[in-house]
Amino acid sequence: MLGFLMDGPKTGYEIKKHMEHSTDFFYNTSPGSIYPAFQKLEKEGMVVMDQSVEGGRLKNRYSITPIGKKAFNKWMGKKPALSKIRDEALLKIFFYSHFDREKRRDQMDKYRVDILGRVAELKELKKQLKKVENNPFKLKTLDFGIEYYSFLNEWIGRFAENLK
Amino acid sequence: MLGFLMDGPKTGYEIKKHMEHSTDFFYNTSPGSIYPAFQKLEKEGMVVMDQSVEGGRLKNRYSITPIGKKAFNKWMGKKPALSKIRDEALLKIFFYSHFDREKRRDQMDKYRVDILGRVAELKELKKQLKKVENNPFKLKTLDFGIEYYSFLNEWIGRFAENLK
DNA sequence: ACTTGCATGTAAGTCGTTACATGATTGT
DNA sequence: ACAATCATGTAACGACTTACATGCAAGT
Repeated sequence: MLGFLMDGPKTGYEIKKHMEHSTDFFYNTSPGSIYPAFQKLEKEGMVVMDQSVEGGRLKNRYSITPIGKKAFNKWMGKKPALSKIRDEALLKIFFYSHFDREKRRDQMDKYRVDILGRVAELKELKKQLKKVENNPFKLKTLDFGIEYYSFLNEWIGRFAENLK
Repeated sequence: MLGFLMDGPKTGYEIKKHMEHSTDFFYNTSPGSIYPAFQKLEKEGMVVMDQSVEGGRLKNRYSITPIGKKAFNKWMGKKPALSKIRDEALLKIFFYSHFDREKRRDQMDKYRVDILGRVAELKELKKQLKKVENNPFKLKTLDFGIEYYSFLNEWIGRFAENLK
């Protein structure tokens, strides 16, 4: 959230929209997390709220403070932690010896349909984001998503092939 | 946990060890989760406990019941959900325009050291697992881990290269 | 009239970790 | 003697989701 505020003040709703249009496939957060988080950040002096009415709608728009910027920079400077994969499909494959032989192939094929749907979604998202965003890093992460899900599709494809 | 019990009765400690030697890089669970989970599964009739003393040590060993097997099979039959990537490095890259230009390259290089360490770890794990495990699926998931982290290393490598 | 989107928030519950707490056995 | 490993568990906490609750504005 602090990162998003680095690009300028935003309401919780706006942050949610930004996530949906850029970080959705690797990070997204429900409204039930965003609003309480802003309240907590405000208490800690990381953000300040500006309340206004625009077009008859109440907007609680938050800006990052110097304290918030310091916290953001500290977080940015830390080496990223290696993440686990935590893919449900992998866990199922792990137990495939206890799953009906005839169902394995079908399950993988159906899973691949979803993966390819995600790839198409991300390609469309990139096309849309390109129009409004010229920050190369925000597009780079989308590229990663496209390449990762393509890799996953190919791996599962080869795996399903060997299942025959 | 039900999946692990499909290969035979196990104590919580044994499940933990099995996870460390095979699913660690995509699924692992702390003792603080395993023991309460067994108690819950027992209440639900999914598992039964056999208490014994072996070599002066108390062992609460759990077996899967027909009810548990049914639940496991039902879970196995469901199409796996597409998972999010949730990699901290990706989130940092997303905000790289707000991070010191000179620090970016260094951060990525350090991250890659960890990734390559993980690849080496998984290759060693596979070598060890091959000796005791002839279930092809349990080795296949390890292969995925090796290939995924190699892909990640290459992607980050290309990205870091362009950072110059 | 009705639906979708904008906009904010609370409450309950799930999932999982870390820290704490205990104690025996095995290897050096 | 000491450390590592075996072995089981509880308590506190953190992160996050889903469901609930409200209400206005804009488009069809």
